[in-house]
Amino acid sequence: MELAEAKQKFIEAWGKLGSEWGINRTMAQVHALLLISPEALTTEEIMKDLSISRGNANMTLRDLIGWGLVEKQHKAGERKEYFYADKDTWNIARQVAKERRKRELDPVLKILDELSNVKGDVKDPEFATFNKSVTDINKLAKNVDKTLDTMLKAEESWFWGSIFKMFK
Amino acid sequence: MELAEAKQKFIEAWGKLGSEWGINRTMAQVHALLLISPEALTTEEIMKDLSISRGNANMTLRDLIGWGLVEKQHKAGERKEYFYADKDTWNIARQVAKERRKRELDPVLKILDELSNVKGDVKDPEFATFNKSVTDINKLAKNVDKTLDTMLKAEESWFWGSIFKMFK
DNA sequence: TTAAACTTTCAGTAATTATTGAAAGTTTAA
DNA sequence: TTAAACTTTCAATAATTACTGAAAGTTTAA
Repeated sequence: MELAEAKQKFIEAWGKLGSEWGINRTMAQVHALLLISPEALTTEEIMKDLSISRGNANMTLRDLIGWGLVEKQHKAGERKEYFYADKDTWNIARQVAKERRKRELDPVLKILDELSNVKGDVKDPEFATFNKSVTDINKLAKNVDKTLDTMLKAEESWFWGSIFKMFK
Repeated sequence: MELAEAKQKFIEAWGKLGSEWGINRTMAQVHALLLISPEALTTEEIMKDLSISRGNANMTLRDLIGWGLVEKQHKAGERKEYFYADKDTWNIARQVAKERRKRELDPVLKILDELSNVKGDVKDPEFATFNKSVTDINKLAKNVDKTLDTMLKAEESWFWGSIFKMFK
């Protein structure tokens, strides 16, 4: 396979995976493009490579910066802004985990805590079932939360080392 | 908070979380409704409770069955079909992990393996960066895959016990 | 200053995804 | 059989989400 074709495939696959996980496809594709670019790229280059408009490129890049995955760079003597993606896969995974936890898991945990505290008649099957499901999901979510917390602080090799030692 | 209100909140929260993670909001809501219902429900009841059409209810329930989260039940002497959701949170988590792995992770792993094997000139920064990113992501994805594999086979208490022992 | 080079915004539009509802299909029991 | 009770399908439509492109905004250097 040619490098050019392989790049294309990678960008497509990353975009597809992103969209399946609730991440805008274009955003995932821009990220993919930057991940395989040794040099920082300009808005112009990204627009051209992915055939997207200036507005789209601008907003997508801003989002990627908001996710902590991309940074702006400036080159001496140039007006243009350059965009560069962190290439460290473990950093990327942690960054995504961190943001999604903050944006999605935390709010849900808050609601689940509230709902776990709703009082009712344990003899009422309606209440009993509600209470059990909510409480159980809350426990699971808290476990996930704690695990993410550890992951966020961990070194990659230590993390996987421990995981696989545990599973041996 | 009233039980009725709490139920409503739970259904909303579950729907929102689902949609943020690439799962159709209605499907997540139907699942939520069934999770807090002690008894199996009919299509009719689900339509009414969530104000959705018959077609939508039917397709959504079929999807939920496809995900292994809901089962059809029949009551003696009745024509109607009843739908019942597994209430075991750990089963649910495993089932979702299993399906998403099959549907999304596996195909991506296949592509990453292919792309990891693309040959090129290591002196070419374009190739070197592509190769490093793809190889690193492939390694991470494989670790996730192995971990899921263990999780799918594990008992809940053992799983979290090991996780938290490891993080101590 | 000012005008060229560049970035940001956002109303309008396009593309995608989800939903409806009525018709077609199926099953059951009399 | 047949007709009532129920389920499934899917074309049409609605709702949501993403994208465009041109105008407005900003920065820089002469």
